[in-house]
Amino acid sequence: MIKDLFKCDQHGRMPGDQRRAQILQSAFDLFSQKGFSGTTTKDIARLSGVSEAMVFKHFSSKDELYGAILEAKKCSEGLHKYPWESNEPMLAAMEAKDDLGVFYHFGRQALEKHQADIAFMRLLFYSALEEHELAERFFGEFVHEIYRFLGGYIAKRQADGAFRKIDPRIIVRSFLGMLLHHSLNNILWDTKRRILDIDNETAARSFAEMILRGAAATPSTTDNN
Amino acid sequence: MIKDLFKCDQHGRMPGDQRRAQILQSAFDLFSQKGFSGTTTKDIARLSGVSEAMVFKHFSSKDELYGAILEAKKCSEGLHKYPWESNEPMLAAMEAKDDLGVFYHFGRQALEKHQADIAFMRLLFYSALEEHELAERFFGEFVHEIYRFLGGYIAKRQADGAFRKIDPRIIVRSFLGMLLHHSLNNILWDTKRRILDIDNETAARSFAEMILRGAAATPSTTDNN
DNA sequence: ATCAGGTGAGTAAGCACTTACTTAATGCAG
DNA sequence: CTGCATTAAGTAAGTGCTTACTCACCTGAT
Repeated sequence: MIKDLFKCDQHGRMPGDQRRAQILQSAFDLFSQKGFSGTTTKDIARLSGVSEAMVFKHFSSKDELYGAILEAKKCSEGLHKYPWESNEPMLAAMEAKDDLGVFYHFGRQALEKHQADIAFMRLLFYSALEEHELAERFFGEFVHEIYRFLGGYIAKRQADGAFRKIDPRIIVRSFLGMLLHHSLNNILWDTKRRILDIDNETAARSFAEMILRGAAATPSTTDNN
Repeated sequence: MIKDLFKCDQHGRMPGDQRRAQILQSAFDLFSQKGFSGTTTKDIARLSGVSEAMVFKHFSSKDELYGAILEAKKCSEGLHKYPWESNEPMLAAMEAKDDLGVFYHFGRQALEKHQADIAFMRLLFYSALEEHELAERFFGEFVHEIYRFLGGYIAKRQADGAFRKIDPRIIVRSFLGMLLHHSLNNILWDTKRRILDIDNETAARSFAEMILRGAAATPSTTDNN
């Protein structure tokens, strides 16, 4: 019998916090696959390789378990890292007022992140539909900050006369729409890429060009290579 | 006690097919609010004002009830009607090669439809996450047809030299992304319109302008009023 | 009298969650 | 190193309740 396979089905004893983390991971996987009410505590226990009682030794209720996922995810990679943090190319492009570079590197990082964390995206969608607090907090903090940041840059470039004078938030919404809708297609609706199969680099470049021409004041042809 | 309130809680007898339709409507409302596994057959019965047994007299199982919703919705308004059917202004704009008009009227109709049928949109999302067949069929037929139609128009206008020579599907994806993402914000994430509060007319016009400038070959300023 | 519309009171399985208990690692005094 | 108390990791077998679904039985209009 194989032990220590990946993470599940470890029959032996395990330090408390390690098992706790494992249960958390199992719950995350299942909630993101089947939603909150579609997942049973028995499923979570089975995937963790322990009895149901252990789940309730670590988390007092199914609800608390859900809440703990959010905390764990928030403190780990992803959530607290905005698409411009540790995105040197984008920050450099902002410095240089290279608008195409800004949008391209922002979009590229976003698409890459979506693709790398499909389970989290699904969880986010479930929580939005099920009206758990995760969604509200995420969109109230994270998304709001994105609008502030990107919108701020656009406003500055409008002052420079580089962009048309329309509500920057509409430009942000358009651009995020392209990115998120594209990821949604790949994750949810057209996982086989039957309608459109392009890599993240092509997508980010196309969307960046589109939004830039769409929002630019001077009808520049943005002839970068 | 109030009887005959809206549609629910009708205590008296009712013709079979009428009651059936009512149960269907209750199930639709509840599934779209709480998802398939989040809704109980008891809830459905209560909302319909009948006993649970009646639900199973009309539908042999909860699954079949879900399936019947799809059939009913498909045959009724909405699903089989593409955003260009009974959209004379858009068809006229196509005839006149008024690109801005085409995108504007398409977008406007789409946004209006999303807003009018929030419950259906939610159901569609739930079914995409839960991987019921509804989502697959919808996106396989409806969405595919939209790409064909809009993409076809764009290809024709590219031949005219009006649009840049990029994959028309990327333009369609960008445009649908703006529209759907905007609706998603309004329906799911920012129902209070705290980030951006614009009416459908403004949104459709902004998105249409954006996509047109983004995709146009000649950097025209599209000075329509 | 018929029969479609409608029900109360089930059933077996499944649910979140608990209790009473066993097992294995870790000290630490002699 | 032994022997034993302590404690954390773990479970089998429940608890009461809910679930999807059934069945024997009404009821009232034609």
